[in-house]
Amino acid sequence: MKQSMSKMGLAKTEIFTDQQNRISLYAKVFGHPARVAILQHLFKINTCVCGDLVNVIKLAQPTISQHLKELKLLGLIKGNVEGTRVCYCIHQENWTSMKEIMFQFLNQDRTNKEGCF
Amino acid sequence: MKQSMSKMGLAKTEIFTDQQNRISLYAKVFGHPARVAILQHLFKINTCVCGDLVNVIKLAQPTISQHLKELKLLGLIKGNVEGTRVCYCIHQENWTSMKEIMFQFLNQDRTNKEGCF
DNA sequence: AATATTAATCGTAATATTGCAATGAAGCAA
DNA sequence: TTGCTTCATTGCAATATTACGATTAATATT
Repeated sequence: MKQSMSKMGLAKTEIFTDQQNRISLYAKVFGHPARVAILQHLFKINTCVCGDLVNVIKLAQPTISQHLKELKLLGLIKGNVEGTRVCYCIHQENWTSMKEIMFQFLNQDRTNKEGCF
Repeated sequence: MKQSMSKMGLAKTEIFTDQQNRISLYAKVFGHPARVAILQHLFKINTCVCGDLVNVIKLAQPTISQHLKELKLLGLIKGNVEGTRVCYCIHQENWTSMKEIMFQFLNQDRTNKEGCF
């Protein structure tokens, strides 16, 4: 039987739990070194930076802007317009709730420590 | 000036630190709900499972096999051939070292709690 | 040997991601 | 106003990812 031929190349999120999908969504946004670097820089330079990220990270301005958009979409950062500049910073509350979800996943442990070999 | 026109669509890993690239590689593998589900099942059913994953997760056998391959490539799981079956389980040591790297990233905190707004 | 079972691999289709040049929008400065 | 700065958006090119049917390889079973 043929596949539905409409959603190829797309993750079948409907067959997974909300928790599994949430974990993978957070993980996915961390799945690019530029976004990791952006977040690390925002943690380091607490006071919100923006155009600076383009200087710190050697990627073109539209590329940085796009990564920032994805981080904002997931709620991990906030952006504040200040004149012609936009000042970004970590969204502390959302970062904390994200951590809880990820920790629960990463801290899983096997009840029986016997491996398969 | 034009881009090099050879590596379009590829992450520019060379401009990031090893740590940033490592974090993103681990995150990327968690960036699909099927792999999250596989890992959760391996933690739950300690004794290695394999073809069972195809029944538990509603994806075709080649798809599961492909996801297992990626998890194995990163060293997060081990596969043991037992006759016609292959028995998978969590690679405890590597899982632990992965956790350390991810925890360091997720546990970052701002020195100054003042947000940008 | 012949068949069945299990899982990996190959090939392919469709969508997603990455990156940037060009452009647009909004505020500031002269 | 005219320009300048800063950032977002658009459009596009190239690669990556996801999923599965078909096939292959290896071992069991009969």
